[in-house]
Amino acid sequence: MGGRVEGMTGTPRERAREQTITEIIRIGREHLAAEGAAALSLRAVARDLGVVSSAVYRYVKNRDDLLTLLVVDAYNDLGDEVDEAVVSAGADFIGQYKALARAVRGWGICEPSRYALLFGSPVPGYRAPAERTTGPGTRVIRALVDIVEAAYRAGKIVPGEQREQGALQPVLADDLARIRAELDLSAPEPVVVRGVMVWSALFGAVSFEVFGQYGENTFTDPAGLFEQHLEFHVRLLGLE
Amino acid sequence: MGGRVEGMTGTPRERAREQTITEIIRIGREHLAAEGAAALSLRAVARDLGVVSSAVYRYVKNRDDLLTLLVVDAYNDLGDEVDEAVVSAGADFIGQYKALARAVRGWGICEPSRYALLFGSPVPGYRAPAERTTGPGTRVIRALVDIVEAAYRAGKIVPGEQREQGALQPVLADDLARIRAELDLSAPEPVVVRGVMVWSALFGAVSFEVFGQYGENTFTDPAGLFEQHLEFHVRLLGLE
DNA sequence: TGTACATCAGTGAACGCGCGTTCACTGATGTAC
DNA sequence: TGTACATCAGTGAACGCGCGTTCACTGATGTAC
Repeated sequence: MGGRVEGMTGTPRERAREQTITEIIRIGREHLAAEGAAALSLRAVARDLGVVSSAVYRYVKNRDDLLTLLVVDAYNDLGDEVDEAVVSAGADFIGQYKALARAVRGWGICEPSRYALLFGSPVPGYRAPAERTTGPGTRVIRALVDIVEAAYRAGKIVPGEQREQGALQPVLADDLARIRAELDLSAPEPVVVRGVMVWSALFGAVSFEVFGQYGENTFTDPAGLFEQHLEFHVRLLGLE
Repeated sequence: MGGRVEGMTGTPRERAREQTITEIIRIGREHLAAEGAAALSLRAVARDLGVVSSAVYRYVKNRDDLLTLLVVDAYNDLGDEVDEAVVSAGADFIGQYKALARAVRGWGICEPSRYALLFGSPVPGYRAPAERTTGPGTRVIRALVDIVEAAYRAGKIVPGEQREQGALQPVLADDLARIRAELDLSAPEPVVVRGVMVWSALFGAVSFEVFGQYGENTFTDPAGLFEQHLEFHVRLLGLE
């Protein structure tokens, strides 16, 4: 969690500053959980920080800036969990994918408000600044792509049926070709596109569960249902 | 849209009342689009209605009640679109599923704030009253289940591989058996579960697009990407 | 090591704003006889 | 058809609340000489 280094770097003042910012983020997380992103208020954070409201402006430019801090913090927290899970899964690609997926689900269930901040409705009036959020925000898909790419190189992805090869829409094929080049992938377009499908299907499954879309008493064992999702994802990816 | 009948039923007073409520819902929709659910305010609605704020309480019990009206209205609007699309698709089950899915996507893109109200982050502090929202809220999944069931009865769903049959987790199998009984389905559990998978995958794909999760310039042709999703869904359902 | 100055965290008051909800009321519309 | 009463929509004031942001300020901590 957190990931912020708290070593003895910098001057005492700098360290105090770092600690205060960490504290602000911690408090912001709590308020997120209690009230949601739209109701996140600098004044409330200041109150919990034990400081007058204007003092927070020493650390945070404005309310949107605080939201950005929380977004980046959440992306990194999720990214850490996912990376760790994948590493712990060993060399088996199916196991790696399942570990990634379970990490996403586990994080989402433990941190529903932060999950909602990242993957739910956009916060009205707030636009995340791409230069600060894109990096952390692409860690999960990056990890997924890495698994698919490694599996492909290891010959562990079954090739699609013949008709699948030619079935890609031309514009989509162009996009995929560009993405392949940018990420320096050797997996061909039909394999990459399966990764995209599974990516959105995975978050669809997690969002349904975290946001309670299945209904109150429809499924008594959400974890079992999720495992079922994973079976389909693995087959869709063609992992073996 | 709307779906509220505006015939000459009831007394003039009753008709005026109906019209005012319709107007309140319309204004609420606009505010939803502009500010999001969390910022929806009775006072602002009253202003746009040209009435003093306390007057709205003649029509709506409180703020949560207004939200419920908007939730039900949105579910029904979406449900109407989906039903209409499926009916227009004719007898082909693949076409019916694609029509359903395209209707969901089209509605989500046209009405992102209402889509977010239904399928995005829960509104903090608000709980939809089940007795008013469950009916309208299950129309899409109901339509999907109907397609799957009809296709199964028509022998248009390819049976899964043998190992798939026994692969269901026991608790999940129990849930599915109960759902089958409740909905009086003849399609067996392994077919029903595919419907659930596709259901969440579909909303995952639409949410990614509506909420901008793919990133700014990743895919130049979202509609083409969505068609690709549909191909996978159709194969996952085993429709033919 | 000691002093003068600069930096910075935090204060407290203020600006102007919006919110949900209650309450006693006025005046128009509807209903029963 | 006419009158007396009931119902209901809408008013306006009030309660108590919270918000983001600015600004001139105090006093402590750090730095250069």
